[in-house]
Amino acid sequence: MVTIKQVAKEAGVSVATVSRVLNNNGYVSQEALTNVKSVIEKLNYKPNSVARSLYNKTSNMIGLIVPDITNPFFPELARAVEDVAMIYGFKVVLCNSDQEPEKEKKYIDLFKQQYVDGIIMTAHSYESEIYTDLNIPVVALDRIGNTTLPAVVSNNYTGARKATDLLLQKGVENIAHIRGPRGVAPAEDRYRGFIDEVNKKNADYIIEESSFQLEGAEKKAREFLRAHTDVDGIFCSNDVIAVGVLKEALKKGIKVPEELQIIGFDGSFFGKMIYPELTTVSQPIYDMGAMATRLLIKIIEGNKPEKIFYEMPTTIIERSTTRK
Amino acid sequence: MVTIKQVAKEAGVSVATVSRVLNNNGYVSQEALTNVKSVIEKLNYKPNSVARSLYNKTSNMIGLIVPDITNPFFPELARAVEDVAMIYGFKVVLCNSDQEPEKEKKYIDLFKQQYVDGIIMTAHSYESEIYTDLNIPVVALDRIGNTTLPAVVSNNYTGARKATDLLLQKGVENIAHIRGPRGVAPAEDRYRGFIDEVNKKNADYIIEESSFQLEGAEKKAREFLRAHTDVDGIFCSNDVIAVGVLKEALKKGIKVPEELQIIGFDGSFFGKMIYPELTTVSQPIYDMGAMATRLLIKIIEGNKPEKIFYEMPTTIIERSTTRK
DNA sequence: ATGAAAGCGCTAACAC
DNA sequence: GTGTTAGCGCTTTCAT
Repeated sequence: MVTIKQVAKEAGVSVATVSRVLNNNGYVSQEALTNVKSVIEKLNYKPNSVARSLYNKTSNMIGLIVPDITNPFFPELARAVEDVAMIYGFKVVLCNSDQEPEKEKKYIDLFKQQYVDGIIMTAHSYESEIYTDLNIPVVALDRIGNTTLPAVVSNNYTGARKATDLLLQKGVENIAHIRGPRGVAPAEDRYRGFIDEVNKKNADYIIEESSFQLEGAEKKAREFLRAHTDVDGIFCSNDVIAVGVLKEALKKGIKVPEELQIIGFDGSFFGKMIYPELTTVSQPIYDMGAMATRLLIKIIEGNKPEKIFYEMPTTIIERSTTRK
Repeated sequence: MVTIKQVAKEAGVSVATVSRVLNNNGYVSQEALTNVKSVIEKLNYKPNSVARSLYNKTSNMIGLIVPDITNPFFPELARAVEDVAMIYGFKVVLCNSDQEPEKEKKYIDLFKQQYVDGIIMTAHSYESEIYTDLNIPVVALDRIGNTTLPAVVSNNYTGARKATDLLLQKGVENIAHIRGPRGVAPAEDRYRGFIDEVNKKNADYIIEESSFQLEGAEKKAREFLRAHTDVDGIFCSNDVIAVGVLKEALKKGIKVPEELQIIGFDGSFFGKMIYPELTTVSQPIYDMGAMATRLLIKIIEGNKPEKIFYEMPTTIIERSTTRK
């Protein structure tokens, strides 16, 4: 690897001058400038970012932690984060915590040691202390705990109410909600939304709980449909669960949406790749990722953001698992 | 951040001694050892890995580049890589190249500058030179070009022949293959497998080409089904395409598998979450990721691997998009 | 068994 | 304008 020293030598100047042209600050004569630049070109010199980090304590990297990379929601979010980060000259390193607080902590340590400039957490477990004495800007995305961290979420509560209302409007008589895991903020908010709406309408209901992951959801769906044959409308806490329910329903010969109406939550591409296409509460996934990234970068760059908490609107996408 | 100096001071020893206990090499007296250890504990000292990297030129990190994080195949692969890497004490940083050679190069530069210990490439574009003068161990996974890099792939060619054969066995009379993008190795191999098998059987066939991604696949499926109403069996180059075809077929009221049989390739979870469940050529995704990681680590640690090229077996999983 | 000191590649204060 | 040099936090040789 070619170093700044070699460039300096080849160009007949000192390392300081080379450093100046690299960071273009300080005084450099026109000729030194062009000279050094051509040497850099010639030797294909790239400044060593580890050395830079050691001195600067920054890295131009953003750390992104997701809880489950196999849930389509998160890759879509990650794409947005990457896009925006890249525009501002940041690289993003993506880590998968697998919902294990252990791994989450491990990656946070990694980030800290790598001097990442900021962290976006879409992960599971939140013990505020971990973040507050971190001394690195952190933005929470989607899953926020009871922290005071800057955060970007969608309006889970309202979305859930709308979904529940829709089902009821469409003539569902025995409604159910398959909620997500306890302690996961969006799952809780959606649950509350469901409950409030159903109570307002004085409707009876059934609650079941499922993981947000494929296998868990599929299994739970199977059990649920076996146990509750009279349910004719289900609001699922995310698209993964909804897809699982849909599949199991079709497998059992239940007609969707004639006999059973299903609505999911997320609006990930998943719901569009199946038949019938899934009716769902759509979150502005890309915007959420983009917003969180811009917010983070703003904080990194020392600007005070006007707002520290963004709640993005959800919209119902009526596709084919609910009646016309 | 607490540094080695502070630890040394607090423990009343020199930094050299602290360093020795950290790396447990060199002579350290029992009492110095326990003393330093307790101070480390007390101050919650974590060695700065950037500084370490600068000296050691290693980082205990493995870089993983995937071409498309929204294709379920790659997250599944990534999971395996992470699992195995973690066992051996490596962290993995995952980067999404979006199939853009530009980004790929960018991330490789990043890796190089971060002193990653090794790289796993499942990405798209291969210009050998990039890798050969990289001076970092690289293993190609799934998508190999015409390189001499150590590689782990599945037997795409044989898998494709088996898939084609199955379709023909099941009574398909007008067979088609929707191949993946040109220049992508697995797509090419699967294409060759299809062609050879179909020629061997003297069957007529239709070839169409699609991207490996959702939107592209869905659109292509729609066009294809409109244009070729007589086709009664399709071998799709990956599961994403197959899912797209299935969905469009159902949407048009085509009965699967009665009127149209479909077989995919990959064996990602995608195919199990739909109804009817997808018949597919299953790759040992987890094993592939695990194998590639072990191979890479072996090379990193300076051991000569017995083999440098692994071709993993594929198996047909007959589910419900082909006849019984 | 332990410490002093050089050096990994870079930046920035300070001198000229 | 440009060069010298200290120092970022760590590891390792070389003395002792």
